[in-house]
Amino acid sequence: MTFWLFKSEPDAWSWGQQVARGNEGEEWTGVRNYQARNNMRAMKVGDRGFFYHSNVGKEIVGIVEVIRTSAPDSTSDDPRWDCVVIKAVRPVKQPVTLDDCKITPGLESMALVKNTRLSVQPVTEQEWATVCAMAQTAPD
DNA sequence: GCCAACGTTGGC
DNA sequence: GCCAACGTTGGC
Repeated sequence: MTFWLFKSEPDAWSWGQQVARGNEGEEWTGVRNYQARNNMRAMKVGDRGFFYHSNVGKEIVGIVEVIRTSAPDSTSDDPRWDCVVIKAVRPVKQPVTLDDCKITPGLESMALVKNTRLSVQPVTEQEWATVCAMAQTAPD
């Protein structure tokens, strides 16, 4: 299992909307960046990820699961772009903010901190465990 | 709303 | 294949 982090501006697509989609999940469309796309291509069904609110909140608010591997992005005519489908698993008990991550030992090399503009990021197992503990949420 | 960081595009 | 111009993201 590999861990990831998905960014979304809550004004465009929020955790609440993601939850409302239930087990159907939501196609993670709109990614137009190779690194982010390549990360999605590396995902397997069952992989877990954090759901992060950028701009507004700037915090990790929930845990999601990949339920379909990468396939053509229905919102693009360009065959270069594809995306996975994710569903909400559960909210975190205690949202973990960007500021929290910045000051927490062990998280200083998180992509969220170091590569702020990457919208779909890998998360290491250690980072996953650390953030889950901060979020008072089980890591599985 | 500003702007720094970064990615992409296209002319040469 | 370099690099200037441009566009976008996202923190502040």
